[in-house]
Amino acid sequence: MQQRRNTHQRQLVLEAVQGRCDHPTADDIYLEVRARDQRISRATVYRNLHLLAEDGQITSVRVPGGERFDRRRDDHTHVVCRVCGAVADAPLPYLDELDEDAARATGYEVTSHEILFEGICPTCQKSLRDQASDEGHEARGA
Amino acid sequence: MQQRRNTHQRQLVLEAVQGRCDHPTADDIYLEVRARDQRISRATVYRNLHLLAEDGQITSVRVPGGERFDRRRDDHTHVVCRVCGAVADAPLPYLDELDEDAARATGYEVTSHEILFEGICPTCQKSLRDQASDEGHEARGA
DNA sequence: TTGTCTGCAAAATATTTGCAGGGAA
DNA sequence: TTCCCTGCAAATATTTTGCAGACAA
Repeated sequence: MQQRRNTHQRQLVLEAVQGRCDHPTADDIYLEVRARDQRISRATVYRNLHLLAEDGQITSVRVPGGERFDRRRDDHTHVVCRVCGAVADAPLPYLDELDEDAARATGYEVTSHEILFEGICPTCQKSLRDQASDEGHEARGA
Repeated sequence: MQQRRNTHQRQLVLEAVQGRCDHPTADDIYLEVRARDQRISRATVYRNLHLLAEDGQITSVRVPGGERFDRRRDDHTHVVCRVCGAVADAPLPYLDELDEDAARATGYEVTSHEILFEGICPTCQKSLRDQASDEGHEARGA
């Protein structure tokens, strides 16, 4: 890890990520930090998010639509809702043997993997059910 | 699948993706198609890539740095090189049971997953070795 | 004829960078 | 004092969208 200075801004960014259990975007964090200190710029938030991720103090999660951040530091997987984009942790064990299999199959030197599940979150499941039932009423009414 | 018209442009985009075994970006395809027909616009290429992916004629692969496209249509995983960004297929079997595990653990209705391995491709492994040995020479020389 | 598709240009996003001054160590 | 870090603004990079005309069916 490179020489890092412990700045007020970096501290705020770290606290903002650690304070959330959803998986915020860089901009979510910017807004949060911004509410605490009006003078912090977007560039600083982006820079610090990446520095913190590089140092392993937070984790960067790549999902369709962009990058999210995670206060958890242990290896785990994620599920993303294909309706609303919500991201949740999926506490499955890390499968070391997959890395070996992939290395054997590709010739790459494999250091890690990420598993991203896609599906529909409980909230959207409910909305879809309600919507379907509304449409049912309309169809019968019309 | 929605009503689709079989346009010249769409055909060119499809052929461009199918003609490559690396995993091109949207812009790679644009350049390729462009070489065959000077009048095709970027917007058309982007639109068609997404339509083709939606229809399942090609696959969209999300990796750090953006979206890539894949001529393969079957479920499989990918490895991305963290040095040069090259993407390769990792022919591992699809693990259905993971989806069930994730659904149980999260309450999401899980429809699929994607596994992305990270590592270093054979070419970059070699470059790094050569570079290391060069530095060794310099160090000894200096 | 109908309605999808296209090219163009502008717009919308998302993220990064140059730079001069500021502040942690 | 050193040099990493910051805010600002401009620059990038990537993808999307409005629109009028083109063309497949």
